[in-house]
Parts: sequence; C-alpha cells; structure tokens
Amino acid sequence: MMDKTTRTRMVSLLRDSGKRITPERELLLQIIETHAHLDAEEIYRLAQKERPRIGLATVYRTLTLLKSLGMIRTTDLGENHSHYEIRSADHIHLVCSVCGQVTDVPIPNSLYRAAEKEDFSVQRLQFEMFGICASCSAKRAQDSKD
Amino acid sequence: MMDKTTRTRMVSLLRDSGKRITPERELLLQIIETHAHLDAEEIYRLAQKERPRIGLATVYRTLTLLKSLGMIRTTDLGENHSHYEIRSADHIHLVCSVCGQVTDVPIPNSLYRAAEKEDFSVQRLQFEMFGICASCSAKRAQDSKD
DNA sequence: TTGCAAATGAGAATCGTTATCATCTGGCAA
DNA sequence: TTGCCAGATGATAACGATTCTCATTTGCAA
Repeated sequence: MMDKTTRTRMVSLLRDSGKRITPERELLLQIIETHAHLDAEEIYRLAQKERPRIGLATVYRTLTLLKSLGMIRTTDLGENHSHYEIRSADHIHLVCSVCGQVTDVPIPNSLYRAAEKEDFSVQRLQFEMFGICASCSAKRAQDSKD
Repeated sequence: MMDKTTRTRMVSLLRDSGKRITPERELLLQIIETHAHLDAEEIYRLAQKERPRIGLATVYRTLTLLKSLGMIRTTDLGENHSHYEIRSADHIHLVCSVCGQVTDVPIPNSLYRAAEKEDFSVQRLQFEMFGICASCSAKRAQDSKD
C-alpha cells in the first residue's frame, strides 16, 4: 500500500499551491513510490491497468508537477530517457549493464567536501556508476567455467 | 593548437580498426579537445566556421565513432541533450545553475570503496553536482547588499 | 447544485538523434 | 600517378521522448 505520509505530503503541497487533488495524481505518485527507477512509459503502462483512459500527456504533466513540488527526482540511467523516483536522501545508483538492476548506496561525506573545497554550494546531485553487479559477475564466472 | 598525441592516438586507432582518416574527424576531435563540455550543436557551429559544408549528421556520426574508440565520453549536464569531452581520468562535474560553468574535481577513493562493498565492478562513472559556483554566490551576496 | 478555472485525453508538434541514400573521396593496387 | 571502390559525407527523412494545443471533463468554492 501507499505510504500515508507521502500522499499526505502531496495533498498539502497541492493545496498550498492552489492545485487540485485528482485521482490521476494520486495514482501516479503511488506507482512511483511502489516501483523505484521507472521510466515514463513504464509508469504509463502501470497506470493504465488501474485507469485505462489515462493519457500519456497526463503522465508527463504530472511528473513535471511532482518534480516542481520536490516530491520526485529524475535520474539518467544511461538510456535515452529519464527515470523517476521518490525524492529521498541522496544516493549513488549502481546500474548493472547486464541485468539492468539499480542498487542505491549512500554517498560518502568526502564527496561533499570535494565540492566545499571549491566553494561550490550543492543543490542537487546525480551520481551513477555503471558496471556489473555481484550476481551477474558470479553468473559469468560460472558460465566461463563450463 | 591541437595536442599531437591526441590526434596521433586517433589516427592509429582509426588505422587499427580499418577506418579512414578524414579532415572532418580531425577537425571535430580538435574542437572537442579545445573546448570542454560542448554539446553537439555547439560542436557543429564551431566546425562550420572551418568547414562550412559539414553536415550535422557527420558530427553525430563522428561523436559516436570517437566514443566507440574510447577517445571521448558523453555527460549529462541536466539539459535535455548530451555534452562531450575528451576521455581522461574520471572526475566530478560541478555545474553552476546560474552561469552554466562546469568545473572538474577529482573523485575521492571512498567512492570506489562504496561500490566494492557491494561487489559491483565499475566500468563507467557519471558524477554531477548541480549548484552555485563560488563566483556566482559571491556576486549574489554583493547584489543583496546593495 | 452550479459555475468555472484547472486538469484531462487525444493527437499534433517539437527537439535531439539516427537512418537512408545519392554523391564524394581516402588510400590501396596497378 | 592514376583509377577504382568501399567507406565517408551531406541533405533530409524518420524516429523516439517529451511538450504543446485544444476540445471536453471535473474538482471544488460559493
């Protein structure tokens, strides 16, 4: 189920900015919260299961809105389109180029110190490491043994 | 002028892979080497100054080629298109959201250890920090004083 | 309840990038 | 040195992701 606080937060952010609470917005937020790192097309397909008449334009409009409210963030996973996730603590995405799995790991403080050293005040991060995940490299080692 | 070793490296990589050395390829590599973090359109415009009949398709084809040769890398600076730079040691891009300036800073070793801890073998990195650079925040402080 | 501004759905338009195809040319063979 | 021809180019069509347009629908304040 959907985290009550996330939905509640969206509702009050929408109220505060004079925007409407619609079933499309509630549904899309729930989908993004339930499945991390989805792209617009995947969000659209999941939304259609609940609400067959929803339009792709509404998906994009809502993603833009939720982003401007600070509820979600976009990320570039090396494909030629964006992926979306609930905005939480900053983290690094480990993206497996074999199975596509995305693992989140925390950001070491040394990273922020590197920016401080340049007197750069950070607003937003985007950290991705592309490579091969543990289970895929184990599988490879196994395959080459055969 | 163009760094001899970079051009030489491209020439031998092209030879080794049975590809031709063309004036377009030499020009485009030189432009990317001279100006860091350009996008395809900017590279195209600079190339036209030297070679007015060059086509945008050649720019994109050459970028794809140089990337496959490992001479350049692409980077996502938060706009809706790619930027290109000569492939050198990995680094973090500090992208100023006010003036657009991009500063490169080295990557702390703790970053790689974070990946090792997950038994993730890294092939490629993409690290960006968006915020306000030193000179822009100094300017802002000055402006608010007036 | 009603009225209306805001939101939606359908599809056209846009933008960055890639593919197609006729023409041109780098570089080897004679 | 020249001629050949596979590979490269330039022009432009096609493509995929995203945004815009506009007629219709709907949240919500009165």
